[in-house]
Amino acid sequence: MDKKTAQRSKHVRGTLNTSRIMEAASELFYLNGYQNTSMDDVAASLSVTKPALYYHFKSKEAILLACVQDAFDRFQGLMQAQALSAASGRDRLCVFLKNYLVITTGNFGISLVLSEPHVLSPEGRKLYVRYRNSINRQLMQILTQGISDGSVRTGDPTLTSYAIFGMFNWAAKWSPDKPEISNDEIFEHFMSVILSGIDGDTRPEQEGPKSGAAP
Amino acid sequence: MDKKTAQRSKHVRGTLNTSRIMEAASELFYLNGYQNTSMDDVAASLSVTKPALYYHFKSKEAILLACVQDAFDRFQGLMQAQALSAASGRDRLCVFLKNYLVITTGNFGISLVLSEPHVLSPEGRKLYVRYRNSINRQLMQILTQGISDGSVRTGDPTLTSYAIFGMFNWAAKWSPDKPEISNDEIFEHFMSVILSGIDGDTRPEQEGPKSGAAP
DNA sequence: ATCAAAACTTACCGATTGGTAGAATGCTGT
DNA sequence: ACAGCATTCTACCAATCGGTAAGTTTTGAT
Repeated sequence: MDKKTAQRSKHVRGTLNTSRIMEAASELFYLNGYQNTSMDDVAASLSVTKPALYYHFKSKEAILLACVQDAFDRFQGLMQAQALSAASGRDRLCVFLKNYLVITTGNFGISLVLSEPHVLSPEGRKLYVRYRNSINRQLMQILTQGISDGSVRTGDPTLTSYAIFGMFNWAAKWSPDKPEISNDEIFEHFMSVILSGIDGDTRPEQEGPKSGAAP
Repeated sequence: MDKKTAQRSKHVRGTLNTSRIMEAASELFYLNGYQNTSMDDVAASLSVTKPALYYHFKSKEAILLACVQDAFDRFQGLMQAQALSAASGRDRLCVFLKNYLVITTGNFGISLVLSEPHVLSPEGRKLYVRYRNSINRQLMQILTQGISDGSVRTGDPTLTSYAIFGMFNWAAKWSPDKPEISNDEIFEHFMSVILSGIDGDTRPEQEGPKSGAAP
């Protein structure tokens, strides 16, 4: 019945399939960028040759879009796993951003965040923009709800969403280079900035010892 | 004879020179991305042929780096034009970010912000990273001063600088697609988020007339 | 064992593109 | 007019890369 046939060489712990190709490709995409990663690179990292990839994917772009879709689906899965429709906008924002950070700092997530629409075909771009717009709309809706229920205080939710996405999308870019900074640290700090700001003259009751902030 | 005299932004219509090449190239870079812009594209947009560009620049990368350097120099010029060493960290932060936004949403600035180190040669990457690090250090220093003088309240200035750069660098990316949003709007809104945050439950005593009664 | 489909390889194509050689044209001072 | 340099053009190369054709090996059902 089941034959794992692990008599292959190398660290190949399985047969070639779409998942393994996506993992290898996304790893290279996030290390070197999509355009700087050739199909030969992907193939070599899997110890196969290029046409083997084309047996499983019809194009290089198809691999990228599969990664995008996978990251998007995982994100939606995380969001649905935490049904918080009754919570305040601000609390939903926290959950949303936590999930967003988890996804976008993962390997597949970088494809979802950092793909340049320029490099995609018209159809691919359409799909990509659809995913991004869906996520954008969710954040907008959360912010709008927060404004309604009073848990969020901001002017234009559109500009606010841009500011928030900027912080987190950029984090997806540098976080691979800063493994010493954990996702939890990033999340806590960014949420603090987003929620409380950094102005030192307005002092909310968050008074603490002025201990040297260990620069 | 002239090795560093390239900062004249005169748009002499008619004669080809380094400035006009940089303008045309950066326009295409920010529209289509560096890698998706061929030297033939740049040449065509100037109604010349490719070798004409290579008479003025030794490589495609040299054009990009010239744009980066120009944007950096303009930024430094703006900063020095407003000597605020006596001001509080928070006020210097405002000036810094205003100037940063002006530069990075300009044509040349996009090269300074969005260039991917992958695409650069080792020497080019070194130069690019030096410019970026210089700017990063300035923001870090401003934040640190703000923490010292009490005008800024934040934990790790490094993470805070990442958050801030994320917002603004990302803005450089989408702002060309949203011409209806002015730089002033972006600046005011982002500064509001950075300084005050968006939490509706904590009421900083910034004389806010009660907005949205709490449930 | 047999055979067909699945999975993968070798070898190649065609288009793009950064960059160059060398000829042609323009410009400037004398 | 002419020398001589500056500038731009025509024509081309070499490398890269996405993708394919066609053949070969592996797998699995019968």
